[in-house]
Amino acid sequence: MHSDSALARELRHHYLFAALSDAQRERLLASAEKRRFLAGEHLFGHGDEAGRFFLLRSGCVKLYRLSPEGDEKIMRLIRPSQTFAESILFMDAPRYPVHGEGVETGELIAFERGTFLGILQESFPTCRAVMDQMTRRIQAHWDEIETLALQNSRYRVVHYLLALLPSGAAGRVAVTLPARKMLIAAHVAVTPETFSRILRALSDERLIEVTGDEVAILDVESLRRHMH
Amino acid sequence: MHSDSALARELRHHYLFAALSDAQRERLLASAEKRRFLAGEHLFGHGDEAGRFFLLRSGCVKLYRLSPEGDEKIMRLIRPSQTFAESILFMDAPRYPVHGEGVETGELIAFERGTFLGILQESFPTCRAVMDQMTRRIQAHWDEIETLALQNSRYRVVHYLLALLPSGAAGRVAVTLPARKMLIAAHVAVTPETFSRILRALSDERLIEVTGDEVAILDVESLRRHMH
DNA sequence: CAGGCGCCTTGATGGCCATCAAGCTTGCCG
DNA sequence: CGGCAAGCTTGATGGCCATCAAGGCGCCTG
Repeated sequence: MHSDSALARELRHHYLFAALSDAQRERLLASAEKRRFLAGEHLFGHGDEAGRFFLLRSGCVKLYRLSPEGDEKIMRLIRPSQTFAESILFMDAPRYPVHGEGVETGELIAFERGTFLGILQESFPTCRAVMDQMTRRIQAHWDEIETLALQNSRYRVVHYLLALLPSGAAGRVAVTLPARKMLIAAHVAVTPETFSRILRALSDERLIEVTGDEVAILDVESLRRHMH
Repeated sequence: MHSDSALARELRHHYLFAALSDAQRERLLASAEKRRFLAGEHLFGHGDEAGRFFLLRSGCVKLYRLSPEGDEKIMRLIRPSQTFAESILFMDAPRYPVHGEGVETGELIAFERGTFLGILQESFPTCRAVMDQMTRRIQAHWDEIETLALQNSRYRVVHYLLALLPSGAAGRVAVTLPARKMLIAAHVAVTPETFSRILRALSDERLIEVTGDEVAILDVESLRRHMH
């Protein structure tokens, strides 16, 4: 990929790449590819051999798995400036652990695994950043496992809404759902029907107000209390 | 802790410590503590400040979380020679993300976070081992999230049984449940009653035979097919 | 050996939520 | 404007599984 100073600047502010020297960043970008993709476009498949990991610059991507019966569970919804599939970095025989598919047309950068590994070897702060990132991911997974295992679907939906808020939000807050309701439903592991019914029930109880993909939380505290 | 050559030998074969020099291993052990604990003993609490991570040498430990209503979800059951709570290594303000409690009386080694971090900084192969380990953990989580989200309880139990087998097992195989059935039930997120009923149903279908904590899988292939 | 306490099992009941099946809204395009 | 398609909503039904309740079994202790 030829150089792109806007991108170089963006990388300098991304936790994974912040600690790189200019030369290292240059080397990484030289081996990277810029790719445009469409909504609905297949990016990679679960089990495919993996030589690259990604940074999303625009649009939206879903990472998901399929059950033997064909049901889809969305593991992550990726938004611009998030990286994904970094976990292939350290596998012996790297293969993508999920399917990746475009949800909204956009652009991503595909970094080469080997090049980044070489840079890691030279740079402990970057190692540290990667490990920090993986730790956060692990924490998030534990939260999700806990939520899936312990809680009913209403709790999961409320939990999801509250997670959209900036930390420290209180009183009345409005949020925009980051994707179509179907996708969010799949992410919190309920059917679209149930998702719709839960939003309606919360509205009837005057905890939220829904207008299209805008959700106004009338009072964060009482919503938090009414979880189950 | 004063030196213990059996332990030093054990560390040399543990993926997290295999790449350390003798001097590094010595330094780590000098700052480590050996601790005995009892079944039912509280080891650390969710949210406690965390300065150490652990290697289990004998006995059994459960890592779990509690819902607001007090329901317990077991995140991991730790067996001898497994490490746990390594994820506190890279947190800014390290706190244990789960409760830890003894299940069977045993002994563990408590390593100092700071000492190990210092060693990591000197040793890329060890960084690599840690990252590899974290990657595996992340994969395991994704599998678990998928299982919890997509599958019914019968599937989860069968999945758990199959995961106990050495890879490549076929035909008739016997396994010993690694803990009391109650604990395993909590781990796969079903009630003890349901767990019991599922084992009975599988027995009635002549897929397994259960005797106490011994489970004989009559035919691995057909069990795999009969998952749902 | 009797009693008690966990753990496991089995049965009966009910609630949550997936599924199936219509309608409804919105946006797109001829 | 009309028509279609996709997403969302609402209703009816049924199945899975948690819950409550009771009984059995092994193990420990007095």
